[in-house]
Amino acid sequence: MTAPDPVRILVCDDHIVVRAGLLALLDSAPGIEVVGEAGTGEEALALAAKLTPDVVLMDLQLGEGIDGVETTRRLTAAPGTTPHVLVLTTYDTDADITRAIEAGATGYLLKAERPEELFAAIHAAAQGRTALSGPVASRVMANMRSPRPSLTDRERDILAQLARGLGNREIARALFISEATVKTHLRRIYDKLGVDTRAGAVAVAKEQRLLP
Amino acid sequence: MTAPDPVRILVCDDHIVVRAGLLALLDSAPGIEVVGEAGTGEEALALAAKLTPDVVLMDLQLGEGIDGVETTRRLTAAPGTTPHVLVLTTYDTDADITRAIEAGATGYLLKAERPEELFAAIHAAAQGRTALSGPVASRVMANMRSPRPSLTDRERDILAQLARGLGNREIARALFISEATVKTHLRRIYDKLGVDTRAGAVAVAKEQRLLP
DNA sequence: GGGCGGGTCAGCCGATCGGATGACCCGCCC
DNA sequence: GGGCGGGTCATCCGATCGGCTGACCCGCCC
Repeated sequence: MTAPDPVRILVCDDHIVVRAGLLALLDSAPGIEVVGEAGTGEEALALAAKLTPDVVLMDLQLGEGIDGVETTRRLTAAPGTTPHVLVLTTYDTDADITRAIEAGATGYLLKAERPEELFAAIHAAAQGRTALSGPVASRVMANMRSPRPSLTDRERDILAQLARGLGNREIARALFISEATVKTHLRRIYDKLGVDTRAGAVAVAKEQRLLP
Repeated sequence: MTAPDPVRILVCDDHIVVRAGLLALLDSAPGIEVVGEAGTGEEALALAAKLTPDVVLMDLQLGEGIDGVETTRRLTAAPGTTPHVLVLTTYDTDADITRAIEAGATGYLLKAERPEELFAAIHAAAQGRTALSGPVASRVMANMRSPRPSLTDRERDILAQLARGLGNREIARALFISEATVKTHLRRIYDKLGVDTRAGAVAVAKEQRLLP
């Protein structure tokens, strides 16, 4: 019998140890071939264009340069045949998951995942099928049941200044708006995040990775 | 010529991918033998007692159970022959480094480190010599030049309540102290963190991983 | 052409915060 | 036995915040 073509993988992670781990794990997996590895988003884009992998295993946190989300966006938005991006990262934060999916990721796995799950997810991703880690899937479902209101761009602007410890007047000046407007935005931010103080808002924002 | 005894390693990391990566990397390294792997701090303690490794490669972030710092503390505080703990983690935050060293870690490496550095650090650790990643060493030096005042236990208590968005009166009640005392602590926290608002304090605290 | 989400602005007011200053107690170490 | 760090408490006051209510504009979509 003829073996089917293996799934061709490009690995993108800034940690050498993790890349080595993936290479070691995937080498032993049937029907999977690692064709390249990248340590930055820029490298991944260049290699993907040259190697045309079926699937890109992508970490969201990439030390320097563009991050995993942006890399994913560019990979999936490129003209011609685009790879399926399977996000493999450490955190199962709502904001991260949402941003990755919006950027065009086909799946979202956690690094703590068992190897068999990883292999299955890769094969699923190769066919364009969605694959989510257990905890991630749960979180997505929970979000659909009680949708977390997402902050608007402007609200994130306010939040960013807030996290710098600025007062309302200072935030107003920094963003060229009136203090009244700042307070209005803050009110809505409090509502959305379920808090009622600035300190609480910053805590939740950092927790949910809503800030750079 | 007789080969020297290899350095016996115990790997502790909650991410299977990372453990696989370390195993793969270390397998190819001369004079290093991985004798066991653990996914939690509890496992690491049990295995270390049984296997008496020369060096424990320890991640600081360990999903469930006790964290890497506490595991390190118990490993190095145990009676009898204790392994040298070499921390291998993702972040080079001041607080993490300090806590790890205080807990008895022999070295502190980043996962992005090159394999040769890793090997060298392991051999150094086996002999009880300190090994630090470049960025970590720089940070330690910088801290010695301009020492970052560390928060006291009580100040961390206050900070934790602050991050919950509590007001001074609520913090006072939560900790069974007077509001005046809360304000005194806050004042010192602001001074130490270099901020002058509660929102700023929470932001810095989260940034520096001073809070759980 | 009306509804709606997002952004902007206003005034009012009580509650809270942040700044400054000074004080007491306790455990520890030289 | 004195100094010192850490924790506790107090008073005073101006500045700021948070809650409330209401409003206008614009772009978009049905």
